[in-house]
Amino acid sequence: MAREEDPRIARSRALILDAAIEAFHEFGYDGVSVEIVAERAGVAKRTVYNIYGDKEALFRAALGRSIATAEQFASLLTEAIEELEDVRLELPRLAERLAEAVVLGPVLPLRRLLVGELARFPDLVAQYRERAPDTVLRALAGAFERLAERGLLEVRSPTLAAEHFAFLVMGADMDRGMFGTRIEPPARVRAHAREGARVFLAAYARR
Amino acid sequence: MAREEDPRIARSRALILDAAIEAFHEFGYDGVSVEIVAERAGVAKRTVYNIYGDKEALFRAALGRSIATAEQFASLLTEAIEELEDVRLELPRLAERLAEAVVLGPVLPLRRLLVGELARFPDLVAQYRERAPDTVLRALAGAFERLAERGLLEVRSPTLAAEHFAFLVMGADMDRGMFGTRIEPPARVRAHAREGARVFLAAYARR
DNA sequence: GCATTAGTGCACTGTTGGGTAGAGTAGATG
DNA sequence: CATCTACTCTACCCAACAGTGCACTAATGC
Repeated sequence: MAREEDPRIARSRALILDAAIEAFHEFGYDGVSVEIVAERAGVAKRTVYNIYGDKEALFRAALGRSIATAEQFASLLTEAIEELEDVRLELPRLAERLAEAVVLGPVLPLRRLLVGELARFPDLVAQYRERAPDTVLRALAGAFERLAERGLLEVRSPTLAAEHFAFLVMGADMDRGMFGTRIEPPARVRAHAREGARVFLAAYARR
Repeated sequence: MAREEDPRIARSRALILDAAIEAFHEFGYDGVSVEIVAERAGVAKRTVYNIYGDKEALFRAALGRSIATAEQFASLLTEAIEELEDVRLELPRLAERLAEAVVLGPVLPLRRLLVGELARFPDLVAQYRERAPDTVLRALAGAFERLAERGLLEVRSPTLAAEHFAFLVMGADMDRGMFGTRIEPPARVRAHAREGARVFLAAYARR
């Protein structure tokens, strides 16, 4: 029972998954044939079916990995959020990191794909939201509540404050990124993030 | 040359277009067959081809109409924006109208569809952005600049202020709406909009 | 080295869907 | 009323693609 997996399977599985992620992100579920994935993976079509069963399972495996990647980004952010102390000093940098992770990282293509397949795979969309953006928003809300109790911020609703922060910081760039493949210049994204943090503080910091 | 169009054509064209809009919004480009559209329109498949030529043209016609609808919403908003005078009094109501139009109106389904077909129809996406959200953002930026000159607001970059306003007011609800078909309760959307406007004023209004 | 197991190539099935053909019908126009 | 012209129905072609079967080869691991 404790047998190692045949390295041939592991190798094929990995090759196929990488090819599938890339292809699905680029062309969507319907835009990709299993044969194309096999070709890109350098593997026979039959092998794809042997390992993943059918196209839907392959898609779910690919998205599972993409979502896990997004989740990792999210958990790095939540760590940083939970360590927030001096809000005036640290918030701009945190904003930059948030915007970088979402707008410049691999998150945007995933979000585009999920929106496109919402009708077919609503459960995957729900899973993504729970595992990535919602954890970040919860962490932000927790941090803001804590900082409000310390008298550093003036917060009516921590949840709402978290949303305001996130969308001030990267709302516009995220939206542009959803509706265009043209990448926003990183320096601009960071500048927008800092400006967003500044505005957030202007509204929420105790005078 | 100045001949009236045969009413049979006009009728069929309208029936088909309505059915196409509904179907494409629900299932996306690949999810809809021309035969289904014909069926829903109560028309023969052949008639669809006679009038619209091919599936892509049908899709473009349907989206053209959806985009025009969004554009109308946008131009109602720009009118209201250009009449802005007393910002403290009028901004919350404007925020409500903006959020209603985008989150509760027919805009969200269009946005979902556009994101899903971005790879296939980038020109339509660009057209939508130009005709709907960008005009609103430009109007907001213009209004904020004007109000800043009158000393009512403190604005570094009118463009950025416009984005901050828009995303404070409806960023979170718009995002939720993109990733789920479950409709947000209208009262909540309006409340979020007012809160967003309040935060915007807290950051941008001259003390 | 030898049995096992995975991978390959290729031909094949079945289905879906875009698009067409053509003959017949019904409604518009004059 | 007569003539167009659009609409309908059924049947069809063709391409793409999900998924399978099978005989053959090659890597694995004992």
